[in-house]
Formats: sequence, C-alpha cells, structure tokens
Amino acid sequence: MVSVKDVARAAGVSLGTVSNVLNRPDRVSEATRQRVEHAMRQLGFVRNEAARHLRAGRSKTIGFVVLDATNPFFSDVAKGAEEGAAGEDYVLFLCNTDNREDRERQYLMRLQEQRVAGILVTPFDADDPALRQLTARGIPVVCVDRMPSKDDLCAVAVDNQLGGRLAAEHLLDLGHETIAFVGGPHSLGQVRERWLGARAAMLAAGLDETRLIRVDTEAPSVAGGRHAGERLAGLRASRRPTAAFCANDLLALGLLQQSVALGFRVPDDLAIVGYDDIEFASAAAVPLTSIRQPRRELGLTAARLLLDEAENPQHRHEQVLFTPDLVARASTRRSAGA
Amino acid sequence: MVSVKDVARAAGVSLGTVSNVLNRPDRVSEATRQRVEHAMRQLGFVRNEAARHLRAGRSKTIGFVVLDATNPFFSDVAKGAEEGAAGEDYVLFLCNTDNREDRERQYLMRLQEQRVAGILVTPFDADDPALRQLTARGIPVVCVDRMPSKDDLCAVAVDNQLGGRLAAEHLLDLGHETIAFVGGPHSLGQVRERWLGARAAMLAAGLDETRLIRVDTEAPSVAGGRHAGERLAGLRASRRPTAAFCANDLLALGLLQQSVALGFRVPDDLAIVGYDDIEFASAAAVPLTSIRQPRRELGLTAARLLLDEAENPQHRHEQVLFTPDLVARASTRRSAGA
DNA sequence: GCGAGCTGTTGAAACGTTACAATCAATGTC
DNA sequence: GACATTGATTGTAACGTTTCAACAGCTCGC
Repeated sequence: MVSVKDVARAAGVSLGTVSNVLNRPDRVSEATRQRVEHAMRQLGFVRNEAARHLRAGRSKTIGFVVLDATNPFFSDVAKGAEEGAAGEDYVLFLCNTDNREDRERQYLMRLQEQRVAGILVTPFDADDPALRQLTARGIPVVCVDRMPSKDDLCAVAVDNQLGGRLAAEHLLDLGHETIAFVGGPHSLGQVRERWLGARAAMLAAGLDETRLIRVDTEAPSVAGGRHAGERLAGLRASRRPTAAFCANDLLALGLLQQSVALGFRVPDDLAIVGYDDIEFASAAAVPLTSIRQPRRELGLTAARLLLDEAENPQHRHEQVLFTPDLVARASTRRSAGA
Repeated sequence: MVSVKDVARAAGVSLGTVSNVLNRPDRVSEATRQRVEHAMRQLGFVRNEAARHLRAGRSKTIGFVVLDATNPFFSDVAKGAEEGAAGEDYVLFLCNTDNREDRERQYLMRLQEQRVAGILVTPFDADDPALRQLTARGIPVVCVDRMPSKDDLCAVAVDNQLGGRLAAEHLLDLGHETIAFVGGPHSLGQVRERWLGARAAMLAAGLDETRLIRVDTEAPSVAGGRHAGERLAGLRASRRPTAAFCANDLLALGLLQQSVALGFRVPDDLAIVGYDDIEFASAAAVPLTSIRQPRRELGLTAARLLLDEAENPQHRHEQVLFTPDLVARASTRRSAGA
C-alpha cells in the first residue's frame, strides 16, 4: 500500500507538503501541487481513512441501523436519509438488524468502534439506556420511526397511534364491527402503538375492545401475513372478523394473497387496511387501502437533525412528529351489495 | 473518549496488558483479566477501530455496493450476503448507488479509504478497469449479478440471456408474435443481456427481430414501467404488441398498474412477464409471471467467494453462473377465448 | 541595507492501537 | 543451591495521517 511518505519521496517534497496538497491546497504553490498530484496518480495513492481519522478525530460516515432493509418502507426512508447526508458530503452505511435485538447491539457496537459521525437507528426500544450512552459518549443519535418517552434524544417519527385510529375509524365508518388486528411481534413499538390507536377508535365508537381481535404474527413480513390469513380462515364464520387492519403493508399483502387463495373475496368477505403505503400497495391484486407516511421526508429530517447534532455545538434535541393519512383504495371499497 | 491507556491506569496495569486482554486473553492471569475487564466496563471503553486497524492492517468490514437498495431483488441478495458474512464475524455495510455511476465511484473510493476487507459490487460495467485496480491493490472484489468478460475477477451471476430467452419463449409458446421489451437504461448490462436473450428466442422462432419492440425506460423502476404503459397504450392497435417482457419486476408492476388503469385487460389485451420474481410479484393485481433468480444463494455465494479471496492466500478467482427459471402465473395465462 | 511581512515548505509530535522483545517472578530440575 | 523453564507483565516501536511551530527565501518600504 502506498502512503503519503511514498508520494512525498516520488515528488521530491516533504511529507507535510503532501498533506497540505490533500487538505489545504491553497497553501501550496501551483507547481509543487501539480507535481504531488501527478505522483499520487502515478502511484495510485488512496488516503488511509483509518489513519486520517485516528489523527483527525471524526469521520464523515454515518450509520443507519434499520429493522428490515428488505421492507420498502425502510429502504425509502434510508434513501431520504442518504440524500440528506450526501448533500453535506457524508456517506451513509446501511445496517440491517433483521428484527433481531442482538444484531442491533452488534451493529451499534461496530459503528461506535468505527467512530462514525453519528447513528440513525430504528431501535427496538427507544428508551434503551444504551442509546443514551452513545450520546453521552459524544456520538449523535437520532431515533427514526420511534419516539422516546423523554426528550433526551433527537427523534423523527410518524404518529402511530393516530395512524391506527385512522385505519380503525375508516373500517368502522364502513360498518365493520369486528376487526382483526394483524401484527407482531408486539414487542415492536410500531405494532403496539398502531394497535393502541385502533383500540382507542373502537372504544370511542362505543364498541367493546374484544371486538378488536389480535392476530399476532412472528414477524411483520409477507409470510407473517399469509400465516395470519390461514388463522383467520380457520375461525368459525360467526366469529370471523369482516375486516383486518395490518400493522404494515407486507403483512397486508400476505394476508390478501392468502385470503384470495383460500377463496375469500376482498373487500366483500374481508376488508383490508395496510400501513406504510409502500409502492407495491397500490399495485396489489386488490389495491390496498393503507396509511401513508412521509417516508422520504422522515429520512431527510433524520439526517438533518443528526448532522446538526454532529456539527453544531449549540444543538438542541428536537423531536419531530409527522402526521400520517389514509389512502382509500379497493381493498376497503364498500361492496356493491352493502 | 477513553483509551486503552485510561483503562490501564484505572486497572493499575500496563497498556500492553490491556491489549493482551483484548487480543490474547489466554496469556493473562484470571485475576488481572477480571480487573481490566471491570475497568473497561466502568469507563465505557470502546475499541477504536481506526487505530486498531491502522496498526493491524485490515478490518472485518465488507461493503456491498448495489444499484438500487429499494429494489427487493437487491435487498434480498444483500440479506444473503450478510448472512454469509456474519457467519465469519464480518459486518456488511450496504451502499446504494441509485443507478448513478458517479455514486458508484464515490462509494468505491470511500470503501477503499476505509480499507475494507473486501467489496461486493454490482457494477455498471463489469469490465471497468477500476475494479481490477482494486484487486491489484489487494482489495478483494466480487462482481455480483454481472459477469465480466474475462475471468480475472470473482463473480456471481445468473444467466441473463437464458432468462431473457425463457421469457420470450414462454410468450411465443402462447402464440404472441409481437412482443414489447420494456427496460432501460440499456447501458445496464442486466437489461441489455435479457434483451439479447429475448431477441435470440425471436430469431430462433423464425420471427423478424423487429417484432421485438424496444420500449426504453429511464430507470428500471415502477415509475419507468408506468411510463412505458402510457407509451404502449399510445400505439395504434394494429401495431401494438400483445405481450410485454419487462427487464425486472418493478417495471412489470408499473406496466401492469398503468395498463389496467387505462382499461387494458391483462393478460387478454396484454400479457406481461417480469424478471426477478420478487415477493411482490405474486401478490400483484394480476399475479405476475416472472423469471426467478436464486437471490439469497447469489448473496451467500458472493460472500463466500469474497471471504475466501480475503483470507485464503491460494485463492483462485471463480465465476459462478446460476440458472434462472420461469414461474408462470396469471399475467400470461392463456385467455379463455384463445 | 535592514527588519517586517509574506509565501512555501519542512520536521516532529501526536492520535490509539497492536506486536514483540525484554524483563521479572515463580516454579521445577538436577 | 544454581540454572533452566515457564508464565505474566511491561515498554517501545511501529502503523499513516494531520497539525503546527519553525524556518527559509522573497519582496517591500524606509
């Protein structure tokens, strides 16, 4: 590997000059600059980030730890964040925890070891003291898609309870009185809060909360949705909900697919509401009604907050809550006969 | 930030001992080990990867540079790669170039600067000399989903020409004689090769190659597919193809959505074949016929090759070509009247 | 013709870790 | 009891940058 020393020797200058060419080109004469740059190209010099960074203290890298990189919701948020980071010359590395808490810990540790400029994270638990430790150690952290209960951390999220309420109210308006809530694991805050919102809507409508039937899934994935579809189909017709609210669109798509496969008509036999409004929701077999979240903006704002915390000494923690809205499509259309 | 020196002072040992606890715990007595570890926890010590790595030479990080992290195909491949990497205690950072060549260059440079253990990349151009430079400089590189023309690089891909041929043959078998090829930009190897495969099938069937109508898109995305749908709909009925083969499922889903919106029936007015068989293909409005690729295996194999190149001194470059297959679904079902 | 003020350049000291030779203490061997 | 052997610990020299005080030539102004 070629180092500044090699470049310096080749260009016949001191090592300090090479560094100046790299970092303060205005301080070095045109002629030597050319000579040094030529030597760099000649030798194929590539800055050693580890050394640079060891000396300089901090890197221009940020990490984004997501629950599930294969979920289009997260990849869209990540894209927004990347956009925000790239504008300030930062680079974003995406880390996929695959809904596993141990992986989250592992990635957070690795990112710390790398002394990244900051970390965006969709944590299992937004109140996890480990996250506070990070900020205490000087690593900016922004919670994405989760809102901590105290305001001691920057956070960007969308109002999940409101989203849950919107979904349930929509179904109630259509006359449904028994609704399945498909989601899980319940340890995921997003799932829990959306459920709480739906429950609140039921209660507000004067319905007993047992009319919101919890169908827990192992993971908020398409497979989880399919499985839920089987379980719903197995219920006696009299006890079967006429509508389902799914904690995300992957679940909704799986549920839809399985329901159709088992001969149910959507929305006539089962109305379905998803969550996230991913690009594929509108292209589904029956276009999905879903709760839309401002994905790109979520990412952009998160990146903005993170960079502010990283660069602005008088940064103050900020918590931004976006508002979701419902997009009605065929999966909850009032059936012709109703 | 707390360093080994601080830990050493707190534990009342020399700095070398702390390093031993970290790297060769067997060489240090139980008692001191405990003491040192306690001090580490106490002070919240986190290894500085930059320093460690500056000294030790190489890191346990690998980078995966993908064309589009929001495309489920790539995120599934990445998941496979991550799995393979995690098994060997490596960590994978995902980098999204968003189909832009400048971003690819930028990320490759950053990863080099970080002296990653290796790079997985889906390059614009698998024959790019820049990739050879990387390996020449000692950074293992594995081409993913692209096959270089020479065997001077490890590579893992799926036979795109075969895939294209399978798709076209399927449509020809169903009696279609004018077929649209929806894809772009044509500078993407995957697009070009799938097109070549389809073209070969047309010629083999004795049809003129003008019967394969190229509908170029700006990007291989859902939006690109929608746009293609508009363009197809604008053609005079007599010249309009009766089937479309899309270079990936995103395009196919967009095309499907737009076609249905404009009143065309799928497959009766327009049969559609996609590519990749992403999870959402089967859940589409009309379940998509698609070319299936072994995504997870692609990622796993890529990681395996990369780690071999990184760790095994007598590594030999290997090129693995997987075989795709066609999954027939409703979007190409022979219509009732046919 | 001399000091002040530039501009470019240099050399050495740090950054936090690891590896390795050197040291020290204790144990075992004859 | 002298000496080798082992085991635990230490000090020091790297690794490749950046930073910064110091320095060498210059040009100016008086």
